Amino acid sequence: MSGKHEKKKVLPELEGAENDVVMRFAPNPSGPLHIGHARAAALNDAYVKQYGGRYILRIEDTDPKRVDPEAYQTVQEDIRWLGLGITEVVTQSDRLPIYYDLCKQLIENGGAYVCTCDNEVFKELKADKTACPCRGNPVEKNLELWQKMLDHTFKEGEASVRIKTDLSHPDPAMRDFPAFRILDAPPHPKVKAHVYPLMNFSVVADDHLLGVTHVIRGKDHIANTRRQKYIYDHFGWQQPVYRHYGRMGIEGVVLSTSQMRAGIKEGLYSGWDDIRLGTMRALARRGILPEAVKNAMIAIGIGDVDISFSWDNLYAENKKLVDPTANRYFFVPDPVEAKIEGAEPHTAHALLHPSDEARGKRTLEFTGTVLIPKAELVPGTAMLRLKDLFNVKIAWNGDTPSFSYGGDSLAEARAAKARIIQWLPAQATMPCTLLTQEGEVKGACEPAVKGEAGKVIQFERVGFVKVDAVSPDGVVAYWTHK
RNA sequence: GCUGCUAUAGUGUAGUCCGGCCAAUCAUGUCGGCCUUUCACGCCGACGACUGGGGUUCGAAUCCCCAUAGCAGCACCA
Repeated sequence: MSGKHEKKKVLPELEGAENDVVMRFAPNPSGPLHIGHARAAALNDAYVKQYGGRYILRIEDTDPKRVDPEAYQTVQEDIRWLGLGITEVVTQSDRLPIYYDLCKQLIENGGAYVCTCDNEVFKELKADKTACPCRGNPVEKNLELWQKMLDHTFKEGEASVRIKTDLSHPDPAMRDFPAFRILDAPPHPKVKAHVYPLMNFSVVADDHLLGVTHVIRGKDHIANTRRQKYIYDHFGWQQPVYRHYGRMGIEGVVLSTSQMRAGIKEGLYSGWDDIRLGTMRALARRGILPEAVKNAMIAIGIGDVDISFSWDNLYAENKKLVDPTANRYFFVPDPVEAKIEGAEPHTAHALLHPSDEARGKRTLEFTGTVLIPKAELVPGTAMLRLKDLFNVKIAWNGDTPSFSYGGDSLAEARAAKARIIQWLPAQATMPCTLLTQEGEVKGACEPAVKGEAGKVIQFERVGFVKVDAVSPDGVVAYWTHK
């Protein structure tokens, strides 16, 4: 159908990925997925599809402060919408015993120790490249302290497990970073616990245990990759291959989960799918297809340079998908009635899709009066053509137009350079509100639009819209793009 | 500040590893034209970039150095 022979964008080869790969998407269940997540989700997905293998969804919920119980559900829904090829789901809070066991092993082989220093004191020692007193404790002592962490002898902040790294490492962030901590509150919504692994530990444990071969993630994790190397080395495990992509600046929508949540609570936003937000559900509501999101993310690729996300490029991807399928209808924004003198009743037949006649036609009965967009009535305009109907002559008495039948000839309309405009029979219309990120446009559309609920259609000469809600007293549609 | 990474048109991207085939790819965007009973789609064309300065070399977008800019990390978050 499309005449474009555009090459499918191919991602660069992944090092060591000849055979099947195992990759993962690892969101934090703190809210619905947004465009930022979509990049990691789509990139990993594309590679698994390219090489074959497994794609693990791993819910990283080891910080009870950052868990929204509802998000377990919403994240899965968003992933289903995106159409990711997830092959298995793992939730970290289910795996605490596994982490505890590995921690014990790590203490036994000398790779970690329990530190009971005051946090501020440790910070100073670290800045000074000096070992804290706990670092020299024998294994037995560490195991004993570890047991005390688990059995509630220690309270929050009184003890933590640290990975032995290089205290003289030039980057202080590398020096004996923490692996487990105690949290007395808040309670975890899914599991009873008070000793939690920190991300760097649980990620290493899971990536290794699940057999993850390649990791694509943002460059904010570069330091974590270096930290995690120490754990891999302590265990004698092999680290996966990493690719860290750059920061993606996204303008025009709200992405911060806390900001979104607060806005919804205050009534500023209607919900997680408010079209001013950058969530997957907001995009869905606006008529953006999941394939378009994935394609746009793959086009961006895995470069480590910081980029700015382009809505234009996303819309272009979406239009490629939506244009061949969207039925066409008339929507008249800001309508005015025009009684057309001298015109016999007509029945207009308009194609549902201009390049697919098989799809059929809609019929519009002209009986004398039509609705046309006010914006078309520029004083001085002598002729307009009502699309699929006939020409209309306009006589101006000052700023007041009067309309009369101007013949059926399209050629005449062309010769007169008359604009071909959308219209509606005044006796058969449906109120329609078009919502855009800037505000709402009131108008009227063809009654047949009510059969398109939930679909993306095109309002001719206006743009693509998603039919959001249909009720006896009207249609609400969301603006998608031109 | 410290540690590290990066720099191609308005935007995204290919080329950079292994210097010549790059007077730099593709997409998007903008503008113009054609087509068209939509200001859509399609087609044609135009516009538009190797951050700056040195160096190496017969030859540099590609290698080296310096400058500048941006970013990441420097949490008992992920």
